[in-house]
Amino acid sequence: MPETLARLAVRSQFWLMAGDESLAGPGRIELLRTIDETGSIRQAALRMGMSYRAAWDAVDAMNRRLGCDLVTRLTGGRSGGGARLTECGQRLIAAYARLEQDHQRHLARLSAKLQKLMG
Amino acid sequence: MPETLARLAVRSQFWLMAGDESLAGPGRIELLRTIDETGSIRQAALRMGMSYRAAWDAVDAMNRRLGCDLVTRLTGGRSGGGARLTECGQRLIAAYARLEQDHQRHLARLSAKLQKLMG
DNA sequence: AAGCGTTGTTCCGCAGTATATATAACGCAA
DNA sequence: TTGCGTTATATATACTGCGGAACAACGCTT
Repeated sequence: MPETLARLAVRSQFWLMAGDESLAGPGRIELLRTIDETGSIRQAALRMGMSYRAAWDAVDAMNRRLGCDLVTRLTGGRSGGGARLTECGQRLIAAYARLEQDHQRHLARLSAKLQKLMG
Repeated sequence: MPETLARLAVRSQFWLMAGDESLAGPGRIELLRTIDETGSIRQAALRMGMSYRAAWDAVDAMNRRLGCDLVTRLTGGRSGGGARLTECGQRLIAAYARLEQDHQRHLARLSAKLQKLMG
């Protein structure tokens, strides 16, 4: 007999913008982290369940849109090559993590306010 | 000869959740406002450049997911029928506007922090 | 009784996107 | 020199969401 409203909350995510172009959101940040762990675009794509091309496109777009490379790629060599996060890339994912904490706190406040407003 | 980074900023939007289902985001809120102004789902869809079906689906989903109706629909009659926002719907768009202000302020802080972190 | 414009509902086609496949280039190691 | 696993790139294929068309129902007005 519920004449009660469904429980209300607020969901939100954020994206880093380079100028007016989207640089990275949650997915791309996770991709950067996974590339850092695996040392390979292909392995990162595999682990995240995405196609290699999608991962490569994402990395390429990020490198182009930001002024400096986030990921350096090496072709050939003993292990076939690989990819590594630059110092700039490390800073970006660190900065994102800091912002994410702020964002979570903000979200909790928004949800509380919403419930207060809607009774 | 810019070795400078592209100007960084943060973009974000939020959605109202009913339980674990998405209730409304910016687009659906604007749809509710337009329905309120035009008194018709069809006219609102037309003005917003979306298909009637998309608008109808959105209204139906919102009504089902929240405990109470946001929009009441009338079939037939002199003008063919129409749609009106309930008091519950009015409260929701009002609440969303309040949250949006908070969110904008939050976003400005996030952007400032990002620029500080990335130099 | 007929007309009108809306709500309500189904179905098909299309376009844009993502995925899969294929292939070349690379450079170190054995 | 051959093999390997990766980066890099082009092409073809599959998928999925969305729009548009089509049609019934409704109820007030004339």
